[in-house]
Amino acid sequence: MEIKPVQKLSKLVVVLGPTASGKTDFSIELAKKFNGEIISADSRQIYKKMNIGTAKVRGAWQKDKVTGEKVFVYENIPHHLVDFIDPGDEFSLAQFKALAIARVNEIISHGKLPMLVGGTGLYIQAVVDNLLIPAVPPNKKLRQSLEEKTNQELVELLKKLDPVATRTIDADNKRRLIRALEVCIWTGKTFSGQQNKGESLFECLQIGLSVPRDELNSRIAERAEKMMERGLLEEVRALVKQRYGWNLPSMSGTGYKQFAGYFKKEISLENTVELLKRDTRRYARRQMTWFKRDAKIKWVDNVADAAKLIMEFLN
RNA sequence: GGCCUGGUAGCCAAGUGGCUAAGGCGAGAGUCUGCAAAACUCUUAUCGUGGGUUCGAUUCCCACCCAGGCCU
Repeated sequence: MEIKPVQKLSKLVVVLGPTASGKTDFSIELAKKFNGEIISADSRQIYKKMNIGTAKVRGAWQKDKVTGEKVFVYENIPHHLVDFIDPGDEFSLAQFKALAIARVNEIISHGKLPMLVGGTGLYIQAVVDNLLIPAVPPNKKLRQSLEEKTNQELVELLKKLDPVATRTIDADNKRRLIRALEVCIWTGKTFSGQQNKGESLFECLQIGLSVPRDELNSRIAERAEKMMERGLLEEVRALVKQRYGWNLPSMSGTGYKQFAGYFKKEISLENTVELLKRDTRRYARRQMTWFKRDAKIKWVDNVADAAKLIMEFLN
């Protein structure tokens, strides 16, 4: 029997939680305490020109004294994978995973503690569980032609190519059906058979920042008002002027898509803000649904407890 | 005291003499591997109370209670 040498995995701290839970301040405090650098796991803060609506840290690009590379810095803490994609460009899970892993390794090589911080559950899972994502890039032509079919037709097709996938993908979820078909057609293998996990890349400590639902809701409301005070309307107007369309991934996120009706003169600004609050609440709920599945997450409600966990984890 | 209008889920609200009483909000549960702050699924009412008419009433009639409005 062959005994594999037990390789010590590098340690990665993950801080997650629903939107508006206070992850930003929380993680910065921890980063300061543990000499950490933050890698954002947030599918919206990646975009440039989208600062207020994504609640991006108000940092700035600086040249790193040592490496000479440009880094986004806030409160003296480097924030990676933030503010680097044009809102008109596409970005994907696979790209995120690759970039995030690279950053973790870099940070470790500098002798600092990598901290993956964010609320995009799938992004976090991709890194933590090393999801092996089918290497099938989006195929626009194929997607377009599939788009024309009805959901029923797509389901029928998928039943032939990958009956197992039919069980987990909702028959009404066109986007998912198309992706599954795309993978099947491109690889000639089933989509469901390619959803695997690799061996762990890092030893991870996942800390969840828990906030009671009521409190979270009032924080969400407050935050929406603050965003408006900081000029969210102007930020969105600027994006619209630059011809970023409402159906772009960047523009279809909470904080932006709610303004579509306003700019089409269909609803008032007041109602827009209400929509923003509502959709943010719903989003937070969905995030919690996602996080609940992962029993490895250790939930805390204050920095001291989190620090304790990290201390134990690092020893 | 009289007249009018209305009483449908936690809230707003449609509707019909008879298939399982729209929809929205709120709430809850869930799915999730290259758009994930996205996309999608499910749950949440015997129609104010008591009678009557009818094969059958949430819908028609009567009484009562409640709310709002008007009148004296």
